[in-house]
Amino acid sequence: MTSEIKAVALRHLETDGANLSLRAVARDMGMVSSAVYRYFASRDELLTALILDAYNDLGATVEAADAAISDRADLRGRWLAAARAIRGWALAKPAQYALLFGSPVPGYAAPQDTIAAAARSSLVLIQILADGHAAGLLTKPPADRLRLAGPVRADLAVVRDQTAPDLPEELFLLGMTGWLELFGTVSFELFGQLNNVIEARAEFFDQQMELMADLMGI
Amino acid sequence: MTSEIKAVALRHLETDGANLSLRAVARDMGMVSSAVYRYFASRDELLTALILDAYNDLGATVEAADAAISDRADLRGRWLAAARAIRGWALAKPAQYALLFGSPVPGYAAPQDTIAAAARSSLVLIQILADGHAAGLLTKPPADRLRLAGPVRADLAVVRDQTAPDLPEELFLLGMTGWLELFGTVSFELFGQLNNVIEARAEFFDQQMELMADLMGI
DNA sequence: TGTACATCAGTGAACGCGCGTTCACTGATGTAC
DNA sequence: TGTACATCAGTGAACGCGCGTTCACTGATGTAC
Repeated sequence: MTSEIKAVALRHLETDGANLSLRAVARDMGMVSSAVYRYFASRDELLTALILDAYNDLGATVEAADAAISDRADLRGRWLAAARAIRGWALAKPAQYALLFGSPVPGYAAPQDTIAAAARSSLVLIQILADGHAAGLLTKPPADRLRLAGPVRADLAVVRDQTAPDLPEELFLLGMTGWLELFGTVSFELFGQLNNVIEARAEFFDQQMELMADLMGI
Repeated sequence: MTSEIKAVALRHLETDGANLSLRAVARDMGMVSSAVYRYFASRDELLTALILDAYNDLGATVEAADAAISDRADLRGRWLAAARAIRGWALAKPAQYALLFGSPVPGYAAPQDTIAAAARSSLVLIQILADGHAAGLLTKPPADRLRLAGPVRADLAVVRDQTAPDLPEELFLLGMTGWLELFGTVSFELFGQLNNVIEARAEFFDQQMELMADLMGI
């Protein structure tokens, strides 16, 4: 069964880092290595499947965390829930996180299929901002504070048109700031950059996310 | 010569990603693989040397960028110069960047020696904030806006005592925010997360760094 | 109810390759007397 | 000035290992008539 192979492969990523070995996976399943080729045409195809699964797993986790906040007008609560869900997912599944957000796997090129899945989790934040904007809940409207460079505005407008047509570009910029800071923090924690610096990891993360909520005006 | 080996190893990291092969390095130098052992006791020792060099190279680059701003009271200019230097270094030496800030190399544990070198570049930002604080140049003093959680304050106080004793913890928190956002942005760009989203990379980066300058009050 | 055949999951051997590390060695260069 | 010796960079073969992928195959299960 292909899903069992993926499960074993994930366990291997967990322990061996990004070096996924088809033979090791087969060995762990009590199979001969060539048997795996009945389910995946190559190692790269297995990797792609794992990446897709990981993106969707992360996306579903973030969506569930957001959905669990019953007061939909509690933008900050929804943002904090989503952010904590991302960090929790990353800590629980560090290999998957590294697969998605760490250094690219040597010799592997992600196919187009992964793009939609990759965007899934970020749509949660966009929806939070869109809800807040539509309901007039955003404090300090950002348009006044920001002078957006033309090319940046154009890039953000493209994303905007595909996702939340009513949201001003300025809010997309602030949303990206929060998003980038979130992943910067999680990556630093997971990849060891916070070692010997920050011990109170969860509290530090919350503090950063509160600050980002302030910045986004939610 | 050990420095030539390191140079060749870097070229290999550049093309093959994190999988550094001692044999391939030797081959490229027209040596037999065992000859490398005269200079490095093991592959891990070579990796450690590369990591140390990379941290110091990055640190020197950032220090030089900051030092090039003659008006030392131009905090924002110094921050932007340092930030751009980091992004420029990352784009010029993506393999080294991935080595330092990407997924950990499987089976490799960084020794203590790397800690001091790792901190070097961040000291530039701390110095910018310390200069601004000492000269009373910081706008909107952050202490009023932030409620720091106890454990986080304690962690930051430790760093503070080792680096800039007069700087309040709140400024360290904001500095970390900027730092994390910076590396989050660079990592997203380098690791492909901005593909199909942001095309105007340099402008986008500048925009984010300006926003972080606002946040830090410089 | 029983036979013939197709499907299909998995086997086992092999190909050609690369890896880190060890070990005894060669042969050039430098130093001491 | 010439010999004897030590140093040292680099060699080449070998160890034991793992890898992705291919290919002809076995043998159980299901389907058709």
